Amino acid sequence: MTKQELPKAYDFKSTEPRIYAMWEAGGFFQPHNDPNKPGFDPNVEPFVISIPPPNVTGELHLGHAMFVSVEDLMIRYHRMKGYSTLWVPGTDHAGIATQLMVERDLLQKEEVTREELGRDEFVKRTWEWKHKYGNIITNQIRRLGASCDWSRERFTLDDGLSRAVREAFVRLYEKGLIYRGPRLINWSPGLKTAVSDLEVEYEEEDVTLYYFKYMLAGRGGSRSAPPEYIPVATIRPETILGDTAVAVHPEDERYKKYIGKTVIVPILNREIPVIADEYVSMEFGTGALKITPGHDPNDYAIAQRHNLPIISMLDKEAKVNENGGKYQGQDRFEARKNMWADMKKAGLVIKEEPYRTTIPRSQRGGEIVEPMISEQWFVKIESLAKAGLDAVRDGRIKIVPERFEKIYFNWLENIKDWCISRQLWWGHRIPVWYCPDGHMTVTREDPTQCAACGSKEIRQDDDVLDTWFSSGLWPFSTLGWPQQTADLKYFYPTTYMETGYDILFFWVARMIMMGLEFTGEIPFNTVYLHGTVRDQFGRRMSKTKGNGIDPLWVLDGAPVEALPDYAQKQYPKGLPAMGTDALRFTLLTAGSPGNDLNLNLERVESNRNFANKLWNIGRFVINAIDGLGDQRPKASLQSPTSNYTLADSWIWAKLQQLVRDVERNFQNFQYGQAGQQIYDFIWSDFADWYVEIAKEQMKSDDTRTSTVETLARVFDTCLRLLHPFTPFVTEEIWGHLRSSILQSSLSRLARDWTPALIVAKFPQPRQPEGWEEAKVADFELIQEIVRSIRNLRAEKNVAPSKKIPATIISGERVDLLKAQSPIIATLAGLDQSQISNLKFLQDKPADSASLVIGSVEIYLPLAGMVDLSGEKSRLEKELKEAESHIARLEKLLSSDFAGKAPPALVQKERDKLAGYKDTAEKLKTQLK
RNA sequence: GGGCGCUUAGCUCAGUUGGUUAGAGCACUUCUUUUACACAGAAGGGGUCGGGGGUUCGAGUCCCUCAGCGCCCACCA
Repeated sequence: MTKQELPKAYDFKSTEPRIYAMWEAGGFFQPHNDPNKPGFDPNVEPFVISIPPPNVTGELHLGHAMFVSVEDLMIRYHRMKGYSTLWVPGTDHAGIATQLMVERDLLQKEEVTREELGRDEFVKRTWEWKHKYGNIITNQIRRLGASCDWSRERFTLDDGLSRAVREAFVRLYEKGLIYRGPRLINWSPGLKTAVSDLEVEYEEEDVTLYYFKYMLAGRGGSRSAPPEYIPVATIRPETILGDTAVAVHPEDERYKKYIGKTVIVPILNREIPVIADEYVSMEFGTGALKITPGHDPNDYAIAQRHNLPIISMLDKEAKVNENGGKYQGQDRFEARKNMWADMKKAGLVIKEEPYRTTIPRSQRGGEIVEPMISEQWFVKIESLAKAGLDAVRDGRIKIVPERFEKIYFNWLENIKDWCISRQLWWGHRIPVWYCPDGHMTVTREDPTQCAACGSKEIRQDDDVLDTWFSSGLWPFSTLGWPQQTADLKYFYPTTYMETGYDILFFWVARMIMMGLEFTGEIPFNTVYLHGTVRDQFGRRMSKTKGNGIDPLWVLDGAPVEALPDYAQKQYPKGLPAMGTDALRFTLLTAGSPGNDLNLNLERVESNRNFANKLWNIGRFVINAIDGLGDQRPKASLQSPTSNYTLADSWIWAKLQQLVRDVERNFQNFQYGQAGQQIYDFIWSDFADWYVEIAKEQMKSDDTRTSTVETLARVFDTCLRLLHPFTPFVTEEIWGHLRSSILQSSLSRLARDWTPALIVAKFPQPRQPEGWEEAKVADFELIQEIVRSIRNLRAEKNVAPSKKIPATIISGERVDLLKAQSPIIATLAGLDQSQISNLKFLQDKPADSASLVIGSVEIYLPLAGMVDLSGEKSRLEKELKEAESHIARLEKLLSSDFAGKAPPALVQKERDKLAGYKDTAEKLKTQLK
């Protein structure tokens, strides 16, 4: 292979697809220890994540980008650690969402409704849709660098998972944990299906509160006794049609006398009783409550207590039914208007007033949900919930961040039976058959006759199951359950469950309950929850608000007109393409676990710059290696205490500290911290200091090869540490680095390297050896000297290109400074040939500006450039600063701090104080 | 009505067993086309860590309290 010049800028556009293809072709996404393949070793520890399956009709949004970034990070880290790592991908059939989308499409393109098409044809069309568009989302997820094992990809409606759903349903049924019956459920009139409690969202809205009279029955009234009535308030006057009682508080003096009497339902003129129930609040409204058991959960409960009849007055489209008299056929809101008008005419109206209350709306359709009595299937949840609670309480499952455990407990402790039937066509059909006699047959295989009476006239239940029923089985159904497959045996329970906190109840809690119920094991041992990605002002991204950022814009760039308003202002020329790594690194480091993240596009830009920086550091290191030619290492690096330069020792010590910090942060799920630390090390320590010093060290034959070796080894470690965060750019550079090293005289370094970084070994932390602290302190002194000189030069406007002479005086540190003088000279722009010998001087050179750093004095003879009076005030300022430090530290050290703080800490402060005292002394002498 | 989170530099945010001159990115000022990088380098300015109280030798960090913002859960018509 011939060496080719690497371009100045990292080209992520051409690199990313090439690298991804290489990974996939190399089989790196598959677990290295596969139970289905020869040579399987059951003792190798697996690490498994099941992907939160995106909706098969979905398109990539930042929520996907977030979970892919975090999960791929977890996966890549563990893969590099040597675990047999499996990330199971797949998609969800997403009942309502998909059905709606296909319905809309059919209506638009063919002007047919699903009812016109019929169930079988509609389902067929939906499958066609799935086959056509179902891979869009998975391809988009590939673009994010997801290292899923695509050979194990699953779909919630595929044959295997359908069998799992069937098995789960039948088992629950046989155990008596599934029942069917008429209950008050949330009905979505737009979607014409039941929805679960979780699928209803409550929002505060301005409505009208209507006050009216419930006239007492049998009292027409007369001149002596005006007609009596009970005033009642409601926000839904049309539900009067379904009223079966009026309730008052038993202690309410105003209404006590009416208890047991009857009142007349307006317009319908039905008679209903006045009952007493403590639920009614005497303070609120009129203190009297109309009871509509058929359309209100509270009223339903009261009706049960008092054995009241239940009247349904709405049909499936929320139109008034035959129980609504003259209003039959009217929409609920139309009926409300008409009813109220009629009541006005009848003189039954008291007043209307504006009112603010929470209104239940369907999460999907957005229309107001109507509580209705309906025949539905339910899961008896109590025992499942208890098991789910125990698993987290006793620590078998850990939730990160921990505060979500409390939320989880609270929800499960108050959970109600789960309505699992949906009146949809797209989904797992409920495996129950009915015969004309009403017997139910519930079986794993489709029956041909009724299990009870043998009737051949059986008909399957029309309903399908809630989508979350199948997603609840996901961690084990994707591994083959209910069959005891090799995958299930080895990879289950899975390891982490990573997802957004917004589906803790929908999904996570149900997986825990169902996992425990069906497999007898926890489905995963850790739940890690990330936050929601919002726009840079903290607003939820939404299509209607038009403030959403499409991840693909961030990857590929976008024309200005595609962007939301605020971004148009920021990027009048359009959004530049920034690549996957930049987006991933931003999502991983810009926030903290469990908290929402406001995506700042400028931050993505800076991370694109980071990728480019990395690329260029790589070019430098590779050039340095190539530049060695066949020059044999003079003496290989031995130990930091023998032939390392100070800079070598320093960067090595800092790197080892970094590896330890990163490891600790990974263990604590502090990925953002880890990423930030790697970023800082690479940019601020390695590039800004070590690379610059390396240029100097490479000039000398004595240190040339050892410097290149250090560059190569440190950079290699950086790439490994960073790979889970920014997989593409690190893989690309590492490949170049690897081949350069193998062709160089340093080839021994890379001899055991893997073919690709994705499967390279993650750096192992090592304990400090004891020398580190002193070397780091020494190097930091050099840094401080360099910074001080640079600072002075900038202040005095010395041209950067101008090399200036210097005299450095130091007592105790003379050896260190002598050794480091070439580096100080290079970095600070000193004329090396004119650096005075380090020595003890009694007098400072004339016409010099001076710097004092502890015991070190530096004189820069800037004759003609230095204004001496200004010089004096500068030194006075420095003295003042030093003295304020001295005062602060003396106060600190004379307080209880000295006695009570850890001795090492106290000593550190004492040393600092001594340094400042030294500085102050020297400054004072100079000022004289 | 319960519960949770947030409030740190102009903006967006880190800051996990409390450790002493509080960090990053962007923005800002000055300088530099120095042979890895101008998507860069060097130097700098900018914060009484929302208010108040407490614990402690020491508090952005722990406790109490108040305020503002956001979220979740909850059947007051």
